[in-house]
Formats: sequence, structure tokens, C-alpha cells
Amino acid sequence: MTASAWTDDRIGRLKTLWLEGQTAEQIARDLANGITRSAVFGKVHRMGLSAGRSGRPPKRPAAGPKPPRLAPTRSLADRPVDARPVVATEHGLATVLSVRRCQCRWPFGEPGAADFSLCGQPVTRGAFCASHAAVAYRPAADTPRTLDRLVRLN
DNA sequence: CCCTGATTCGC
DNA sequence: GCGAATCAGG
Repeated sequence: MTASAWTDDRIGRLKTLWLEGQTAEQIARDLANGITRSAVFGKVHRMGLSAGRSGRPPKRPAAGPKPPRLAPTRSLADRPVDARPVVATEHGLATVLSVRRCQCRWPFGEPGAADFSLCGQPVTRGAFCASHAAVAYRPAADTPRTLDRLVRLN
């Protein structure tokens, strides 16, 4: 089999894992096939998914000589989407430190506040539960009324 | 200091 | 278009 070929299947897995907040290293391990985290990044960029994650502002050139070298790494990270409901006096089931990957990370209250918490319901899409994902991943603009209704699902 | 993500270059 | 190297930020 070809060592490297971004089939639609692999691209789909890449996109899914990336949107789930998996690290590039994690995705590389999942795809295997000699795919390195660099390859993952390259593909992600070509797909136009790059923006959104941590970073580095556009700057000057790079890339010098390239002797054969591999750089395996391992760890976990969490830094998905962000959203803030204007009204939120309620509190979720989880905190920033206790929330698990399988729990909805929709914020309740003001970040930094003593009562700040996270939804905590089972994740169904990306980093949020079904209700919050509907708001967080809203592709197109909705009417203020629709958004208000969705936010009230808290 | 280590890890992760982003950007740019060479093939 | 793909992969690797390099840089910057946390």
C-alpha cells in the first residue's frame, strides 16, 4: 500500500479529530502510516483549517537544510472553541479543571468568576453537548431571536 | 524546559 | 500537493 496518500477517508478522520481538539501528534498516531505531526499540520493548512488554534502570528521565512530526522512527541492538550452567553447565572456540572473530554465545555458565568463553571453534559459534537453545539457550531448567521432561543437551552 | 501549533521552504 | 524544518507562544 502507498505509504502516504490523503484519501477522503483519511482526510475525514483528520478533520474530525482536529475539530475534536486532538493534538496533531495524537492525530498522527491515529492515522499512522508514517504520518507525522508535520504531515498533519501540512494537510490541515492545505484544507484551510489551520486558523483557530494557538499560535504564532505570521512572520518571516523559515526552513533551512533538512537532514533526515524524526521528532516523536506525546502529550495531551485542550483548547477548543470559545463561546460566551451574555446571560448566565446558572452553573454547570463541571469546572475548567474537572471537565473531562467527554463533557460539554460550554461556559456558565464569567470566566475567572468564583461561580464560573462548564456545562458538563455528555459531548455529542466537538467540545459541546447537542444543545450547545447547535449554538457553537452555527455555520451561518441566525436571527437574534433564534440565537436567543438556542442560548436559553442552558 | 517541554509541548503544541503555525508558517514557510524544498522536493 | 506533501512532508519537514523552524519559529513563536503558553
